[in-house]
Amino acid sequence: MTRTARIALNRPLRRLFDYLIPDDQELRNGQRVTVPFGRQSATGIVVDNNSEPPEGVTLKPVTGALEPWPVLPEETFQLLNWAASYYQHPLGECLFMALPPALRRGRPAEQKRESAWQVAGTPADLPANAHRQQALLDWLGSQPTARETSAIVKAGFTRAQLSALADKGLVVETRVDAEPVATAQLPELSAAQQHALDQLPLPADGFATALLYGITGSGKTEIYLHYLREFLDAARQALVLVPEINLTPQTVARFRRYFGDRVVVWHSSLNDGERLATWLRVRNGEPVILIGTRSAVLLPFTGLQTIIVDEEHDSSYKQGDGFRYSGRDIAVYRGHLNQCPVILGSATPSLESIHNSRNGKYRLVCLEERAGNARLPEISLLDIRSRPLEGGLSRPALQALRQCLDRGQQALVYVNRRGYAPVMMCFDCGHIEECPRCDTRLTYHRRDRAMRCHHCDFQAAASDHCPKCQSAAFKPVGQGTERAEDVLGAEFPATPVVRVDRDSTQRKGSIQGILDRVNSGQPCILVGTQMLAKGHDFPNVTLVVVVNADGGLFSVDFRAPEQLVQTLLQVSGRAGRGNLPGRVLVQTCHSDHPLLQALCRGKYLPMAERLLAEREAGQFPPFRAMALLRAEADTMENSLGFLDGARRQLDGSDHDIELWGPLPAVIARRADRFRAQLVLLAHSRGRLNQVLSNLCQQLDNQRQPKGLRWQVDVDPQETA
DNA sequence: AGCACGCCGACT
DNA sequence: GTCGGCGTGCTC
Repeated sequence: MTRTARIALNRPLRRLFDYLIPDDQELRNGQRVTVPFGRQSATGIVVDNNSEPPEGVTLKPVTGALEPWPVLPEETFQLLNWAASYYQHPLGECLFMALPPALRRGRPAEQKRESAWQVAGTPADLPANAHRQQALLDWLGSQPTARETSAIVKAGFTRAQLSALADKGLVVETRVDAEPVATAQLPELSAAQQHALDQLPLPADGFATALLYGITGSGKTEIYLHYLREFLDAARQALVLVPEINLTPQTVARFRRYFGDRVVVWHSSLNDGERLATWLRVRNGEPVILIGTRSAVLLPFTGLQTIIVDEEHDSSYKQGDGFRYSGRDIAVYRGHLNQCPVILGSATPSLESIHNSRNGKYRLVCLEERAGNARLPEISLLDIRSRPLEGGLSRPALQALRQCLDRGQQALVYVNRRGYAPVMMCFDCGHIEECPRCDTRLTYHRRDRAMRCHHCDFQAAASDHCPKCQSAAFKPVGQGTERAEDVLGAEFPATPVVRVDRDSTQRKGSIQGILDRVNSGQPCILVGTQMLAKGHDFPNVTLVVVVNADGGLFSVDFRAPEQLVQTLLQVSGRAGRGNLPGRVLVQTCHSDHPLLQALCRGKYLPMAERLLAEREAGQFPPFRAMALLRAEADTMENSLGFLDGARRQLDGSDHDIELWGPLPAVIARRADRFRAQLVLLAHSRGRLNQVLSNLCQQLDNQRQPKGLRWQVDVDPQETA
């Protein structure tokens, strides 16, 4: 009886390969195997250990299993299978995405645990000429604990000296166990926080999703901490997803204070060794509380009891290249598979989640009171039409800043663009500096006298004169963080102005040092982009100035209004978090715009309801399922031609599917590639999925013009 | 994705 | 006469 197995490989192929199973081999789904592939050998994952052999193909046998147990446990395996079909991504790539790099490359699933050494009890008896060995022995003896080999080498000894001592039995190998961290008492919850906590679903209830709507500064993290303390079993695992920007040492330290070394982290800057070590701890079922970014949702938990998604609206949960999945949505499906509760927290929940709380899929838990003495700041609009501006700041805004600083408090100025100015323009000939490779303007970066494209890596030296007509009337137009920093520095020479954006934090190391300085409490002005808006706690900031709120008001993207409101409320939420009341000034040219008017009332849910009503009127998500077929090529003709072909294949195939386009992307040319897209909308998610699946199969089998790349984006974040 | 096989220009 | 450009085709 010959048995065959279906194997997924880490290749961008929407297909699987069949192999014979040797008689003496037992294979389980989710297990890693080595297989011959073409004339090379590859690492694969068993997807079906009892498959029907295909006809007319001579099968090769599996070379062997890499380990006798499945690297992907049952639920993780199911989760990835679901995700691959939901997002139309090749299964092999999805499965391998859940492995640390070492295991993807076929390395053994074990941690090379580094040996540590300490002096043996036996009295030292060394030859008189073994000076270095004696020195090493003395050094080790002087250390408080056993030391790792790497630390010994770093201290100036060699491996040879160490092994000589080991051979003589003068040093012994031990393991260094992590020192248990003393766990502190949790601070008491307020009545409002306690009330919210009481409404959250418990692990004992199985799968349930709660939307924890807690206004900025209401203390959601404390609720998470209490929830885990009260309801997470000592032997089970918890997953806490956070946006990349919120995974600061401070956040982790806060969890460690109460849960000690149960807390482990997962984020993009771990190295391969750390990745493997953490991955193995999770796979071994260690009772960790894992704090991680998006990809942590794919880790091989075996005892998951609780999932928390903090800032669930954050767009960084659905980003990245290749496998475009929503960490939040996968987390919810994972809760369903694991039969455990999922808590989605936000001060500005996504319209999707609000919709799900209205239709009963999620339980809405509200926390509309700030923790401690803090109150929500008062938001007011400042119409800047025909007002004189000083580097984008109006007189009343500067006045408010001065008053704030005079009171010894701190202020935050939010500018939505980095650099000095988003455009350089000649006031004689009208020339505007553009990127030679993209349909974009170059941003002027004054600090390093550079013109940069924010959409590709193009960069050129800035010049004082118009490159077209040599006129000296070549000037920056519009506001960037650098310019705001300069203007505020000149206006308030006695006050430190701290700029926080991608450029300033890259140069000065982490954002944390900057923030620590701010939180030492002296009066200062923070100038920054989105980075400042998210999740930080600045107790002394009492004034927030939004330099220009109008960017998202008239965008073509259907999510733009939602994102505008979320960003403005999040940045407003930085004011008045301590004992002092806060105030927010929003500069705009459209103070009569209903969205901004509503913002001033400060209530998110009514605004979200209105935006949802607009989505419903236009039958946008979440009222229909949406997917995008994107294409990019060396010419726009090729991109549009490909999408036209796709559209012809789809037309009339299903009455529920509505097609828009194909249309060139808003930034049609990017890094000399021409981009376009076709929008698909359907009332039935199932039908859409079916249609997409068929389409991908057909497109895979057609040959496309040279240089054409295409991808499907299910539940796209932006349609621009 | 790899990695082959395969058919046309500048070199020992 | 060969080395090598990357175009297309296949991998159970």
